[in-house]
Amino acid sequence: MQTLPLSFYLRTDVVKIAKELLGKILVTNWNNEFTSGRIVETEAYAGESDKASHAFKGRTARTEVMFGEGGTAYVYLCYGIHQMFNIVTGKKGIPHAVLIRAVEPLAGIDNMLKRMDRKKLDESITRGPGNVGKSFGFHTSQCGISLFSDELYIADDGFKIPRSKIGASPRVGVDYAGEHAAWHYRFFIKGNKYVSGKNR
DNA sequence: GAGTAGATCCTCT
DNA sequence: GAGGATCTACTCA
Repeated sequence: MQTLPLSFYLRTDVVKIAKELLGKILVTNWNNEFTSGRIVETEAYAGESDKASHAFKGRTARTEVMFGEGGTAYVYLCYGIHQMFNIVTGKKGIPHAVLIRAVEPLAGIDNMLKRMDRKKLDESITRGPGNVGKSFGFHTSQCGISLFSDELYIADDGFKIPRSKIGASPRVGVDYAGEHAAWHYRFFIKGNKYVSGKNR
């Protein structure tokens, strides 16, 4: 198991990064409450050229983190309820990001259940970006922190996904983005029960 | 099983 | 002051 190097995040091809993040392991360890899971669904947001991205409207206090160097976390509150976790990629000044939409729980499931106020494990616990954010304990106050700390990192355990198992589809919930909503920027592992939506 | 409404709060206009 | 990168529960069939 190896933490992904900074060079992984600094590449400019955010779509490729989103695809390669499938199968990697997301680890959080806030206050020694360890949780980890395998990433099974992602979405690419190509910064300034992408209407669906927050950064498209321009640089604001909220999106400032996305304009920074890759390898940091962008956490955003949606609909007043859901904390969404994004990985900032690209070089400084390029506001590319990858949204983690679903993971498969590996360790620290007790902590996830506690955060979700659930009693037993089922596939809904980390399915969908809002649930990932909650079960992994993300909060908007963690916006901008590094992915190379003891509290938060992405690791590679050598798990490989055959190309035939990777699916692509239009992104979810971004109909307002016009023709950009049709771009196939969502990637997922086919057949994995933790992937959100119907076309698994 | 499918479709719809309500929750809920931070950010930008 | 409006709306959003969503989820859940409830209704109806």
